[in-house]
Order: sequence, then C-alpha cells, then structure tokens
Amino acid sequence: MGLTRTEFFTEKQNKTASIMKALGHPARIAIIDFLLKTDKCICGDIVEELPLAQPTISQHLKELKNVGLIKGNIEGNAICYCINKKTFIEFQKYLTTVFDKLEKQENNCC
Amino acid sequence: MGLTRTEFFTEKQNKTASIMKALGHPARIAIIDFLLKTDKCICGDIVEELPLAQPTISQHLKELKNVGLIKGNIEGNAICYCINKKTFIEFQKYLTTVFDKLEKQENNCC
DNA sequence: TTATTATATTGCAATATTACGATAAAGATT
DNA sequence: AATCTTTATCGTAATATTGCAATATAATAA
Repeated sequence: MGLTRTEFFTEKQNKTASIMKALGHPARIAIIDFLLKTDKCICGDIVEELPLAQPTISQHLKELKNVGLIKGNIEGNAICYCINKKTFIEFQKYLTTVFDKLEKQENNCC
Repeated sequence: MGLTRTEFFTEKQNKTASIMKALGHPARIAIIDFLLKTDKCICGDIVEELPLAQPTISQHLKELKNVGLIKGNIEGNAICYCINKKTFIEFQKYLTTVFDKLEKQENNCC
C-alpha cells in the first residue's frame, strides 16, 4: 500500500523515526555537518557548499526544519539557518537510553 | 530524478545516512526497542509483537540487517535476531562527535 | 520603479519505499 | 514421506522521495 502505519506505533517511536528519517540522506547529513562546522550559522552558503541544485537544497532544508533539527532566521533578503539544539538534545536522550540498554545486554545470542 | 547522489558525499556521510535511514521507520524503531527490551534475542516473536504482516516484518528485518544494525542466527527452523553491538558503537561514535560540536557551538544566530 | 539577489514553490520524471497476498524454502514433527 | 512451522522471496499496488528546470516571492540596490 505504500503508506507507513504510524497509528500502530507510539508517539515516541514515530517521532524518533521521523528524526532518523530526516537524517537518512547524505545531503542532509552534510548540511548538519556544515552547520556544526561553521559555528555561526550560514544561509545560502550551503547551496555553494553542496553539489546539488538550489531547489534541491531548499527542499532538504525544509525537511530538516519540519522535524525541528534546524531553524531559519530571516536576515534581510537572506535566510540564516542553524542547528536547533533543543531537538538534538531531545534526540540525544532517546539515544542515551538505547546505548544504556545496549550496555546492559548480556544474553545476546548472536 | 529520484536517485540519491551518493557519489557527491563522503563515505562516512553516506554510511551515517544509511543507518539513520534504516532507523527512519517506526516499525524498525519498534523492532530495535523490542530487541533491546527482550535482552535475549527473539525471532518470530517480533511478528507477534508488531501489528504488521509477516512479509512486511521480514522486509524490515532485512533492512536492519543490511546496514548491520541487527544479526540473525539460525536456530533449528527458526531465526534468532539480535542487536549487532558493533554497528551501534560505531554509530555512537559519530553521534558523540555531533553532540560534542553542538556543545561547543555558541554563536548560534537563531 | 526597475533590476538584482536570495530563497521558496510548483510541476514533473525517475526511482524508492511500504505493505501484503501468494508462494517458496528449509528444518521439525508425525 | 507427508505435514507443520518458521522465515524469505516474489509480484504488485499505492505512495513517497529525489532532483531539477521553471517560476514565484520578497527584500535590497540602483
């Protein structure tokens, strides 16, 4: 059918999956890498940095913004994008529980 | 065109994205959650646990296995799946660098 | 007001994903 | 051997994603 059955899963599972999904493309990983590297947040420089057309980048930025991983700030006629720490910290919480559980796992059959 | 331009990105970016992508579906997050919870690894119980048809689960397990997030072990006519710690630890390394950089970021414009 | 610059949106073609019924494969049980 | 159990694969319909040219939008500069 091609439609993810989100209603079958918990809100947390859906939220986590949507963040992972947003990060599930090398261009979007590259955008995050770039925003982390530049320290101050950069706008259309991303378009110059990445070897993709401007509309494509714009689309990727939109997806990252939709799940709250980045924020956009209007500065004149340009837009300044940057990491949204809040979402990352929330994401980190989930990951911490995963890695904690993993550490305690012993009876791993494989 | 519908084809991800992996050749434009680094191996690490592509690898990270592929792991994120594999985790970018609530059913696959639920599978990981379940494998973490059960401690000893479970096989076809996953099919009973999740409200999806057996072929669908099988497909999701395959995707998780393809990126190395889980391992499968034949036990009689059943198969025992479990977390592949190695990949998770590798994944954690990337995430640690991200969160470290994030912590040092100060000139965040937004 | 008319460019110019920067970003977003639209529309579309190519491809990928999701889900599942039907069926295959392979070991276990009778 | 015949059957049951468990999991994988095939085929396919519905939907989503990726990428970009063309165009729209909106602020700035001339």
